[in-house]
Amino acid sequence: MKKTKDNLRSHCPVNYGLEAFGDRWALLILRDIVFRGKHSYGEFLRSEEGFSTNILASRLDHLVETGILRREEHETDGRKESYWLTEKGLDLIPVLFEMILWSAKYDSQSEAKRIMRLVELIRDDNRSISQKVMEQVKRGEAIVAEYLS
Amino acid sequence: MKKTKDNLRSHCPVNYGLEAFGDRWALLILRDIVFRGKHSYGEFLRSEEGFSTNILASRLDHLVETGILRREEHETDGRKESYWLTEKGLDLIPVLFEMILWSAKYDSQSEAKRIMRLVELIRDDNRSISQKVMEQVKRGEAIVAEYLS
DNA sequence: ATTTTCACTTGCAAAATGCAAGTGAAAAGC
DNA sequence: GCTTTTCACTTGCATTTTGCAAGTGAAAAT
Repeated sequence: MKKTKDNLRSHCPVNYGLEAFGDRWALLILRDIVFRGKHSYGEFLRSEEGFSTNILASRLDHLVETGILRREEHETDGRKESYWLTEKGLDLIPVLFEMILWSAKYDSQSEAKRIMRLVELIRDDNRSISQKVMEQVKRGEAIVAEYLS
Repeated sequence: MKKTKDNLRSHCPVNYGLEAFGDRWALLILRDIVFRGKHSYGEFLRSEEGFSTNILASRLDHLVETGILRREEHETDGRKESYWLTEKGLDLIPVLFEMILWSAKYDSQSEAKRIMRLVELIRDDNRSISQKVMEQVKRGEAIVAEYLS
């Protein structure tokens, strides 16, 4: 299909989001960073959903290009690069959380059952729990452990 | 990659959502129903992002299978079928809204600027505006007009 | 009775994905 | 310091998904 000069199908806000992170992998990377404190290519690769190496590389590139992730050299290990959420990426946390709420409701086998305390906090006030989590993630903390019941 | 017996990569709530609506088209169909009151194949086809006919058909099938849409015979026109959001589909409205909020913030050319009243309502309290919109959509109303400024 | 509308399907080309096997540079081990 | 291992990718190729254009069959409109 025809695209606007900036290579988007449209500037509809729903479409803008889809073009940035609307594929099968982007939000899994986000999840790994937020919930598991992962930051490197190798760590993402070990996710249970099984990235293939080239796809992971291309998704990371895309997320860096769209300004959701920032690539940094690892402080001590020169082979590694690490990936961090930018402000734009951190602001996806409320979207991620709203999605978790939906899945928790409709997937009877959801692993969300293991973090019901967090699910209830989201239901009660997504905005403020997201804000809190954004601060933690900024500091490089993984959040899943503290909500495991 | 290997999948669980129910054909999901995992029961991580993020992944569950991605498998249900994590592609470039599903949420555009949702948008067309919610904002524009569309309900038929032909109406979806006319969206500015340009579905191809076979992809639209396969997405609609998938959304019906996953229980997000319900297919109904058109009351008067026997050629048409119409598509309606189920409860499960209506519950995606808060996700859609959270996404709109994000795009409104980061796309400088966002068409969300045309519905800033709604954007502010979402920012202020996504849960209650979503609830209200869910009721309207259930009745088959398109919501965009009333928020155009 | 014929034409138009509608919701798709089919066939094929092009793009994206997935797998297995590299590659090159830095770190670790000896 | 020489070799091996680890790490972050890339490359080549098969498979799957997407996209375009051209049908098809049934119901509605003329």
